[in-house]
Amino acid sequence: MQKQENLSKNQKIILDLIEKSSGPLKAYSILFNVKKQGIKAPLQVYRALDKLIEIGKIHKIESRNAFVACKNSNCQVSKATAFSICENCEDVTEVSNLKLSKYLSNFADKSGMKYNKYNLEFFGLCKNCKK
Amino acid sequence: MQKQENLSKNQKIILDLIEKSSGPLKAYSILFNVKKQGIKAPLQVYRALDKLIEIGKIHKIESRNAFVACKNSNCQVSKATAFSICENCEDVTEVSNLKLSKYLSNFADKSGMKYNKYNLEFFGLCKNCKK
DNA sequence: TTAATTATGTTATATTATTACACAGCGTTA
DNA sequence: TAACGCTGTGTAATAATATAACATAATTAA
Repeated sequence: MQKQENLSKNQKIILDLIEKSSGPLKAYSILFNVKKQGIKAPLQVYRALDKLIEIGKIHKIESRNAFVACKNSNCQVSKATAFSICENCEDVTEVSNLKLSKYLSNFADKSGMKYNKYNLEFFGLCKNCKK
Repeated sequence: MQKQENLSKNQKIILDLIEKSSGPLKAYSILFNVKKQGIKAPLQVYRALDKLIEIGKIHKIESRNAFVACKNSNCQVSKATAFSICENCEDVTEVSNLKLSKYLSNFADKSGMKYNKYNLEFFGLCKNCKK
């Protein structure tokens, strides 16, 4: 576990929950699970999520509207993210492949666009569900 | 086998609207724009969108909950999609780069997962907004 | 021609996310 | 020391996105 001294109370509660989860969590499921800790409203959850995303502690799985803890211990911000998502069991794994991230970070096409961020989601069947 | 070349009435109306749009459209904005053509309920829109996505005529921009027409004339299904998104003007361009798509389609990591689909979203500033 | 499939229409509701407003704590600075 | 900016909190209300459930019609396949 990384240090979290700089996080606020709500941010800590929510990060802790996400880090302990075995899979992606949805915002309202997070809300349900932290009610006993005094967090009562969606906005309290979304504010903490926004901050945690901003500092790279968690990522949003866009295609699922769900949130996972960052597994790259050195990930400070979410500027280059890649995930593999099992379409059967909905398990999500963060892909950390140096070649891939270098390839994508350096990618440029003819559009003249300057990229500063990307998000990649692979879909398929995980080892277990393939059987 | 199935011809399926023929789209239904609602599907045609909605595809037509999306194809004529200069940028991504959101579901409820689509709904608003097709009310005069007799489509009255969200579900009618979402059903048409689902079908159009399935056959590769449109794509969903996951990070924006918005829909764009497919610009790859040969794109039959949405199994390998890449977009560049301007964070200022929200313009979206479909990236069609053979090297990139080959690289990603053949990508495999140690997870043992078999990928059959991916979606990549690049973020940055487009040529105009960069100035 | 019947059965299966696909699409439609409609109402209601579920799920995801934000706006708006009030206030509290904390470090800076002037 | 208070005035300020900044970040975070609490709360209510509501907006935006998406699906469930049910009934019916149109199209396709055997």
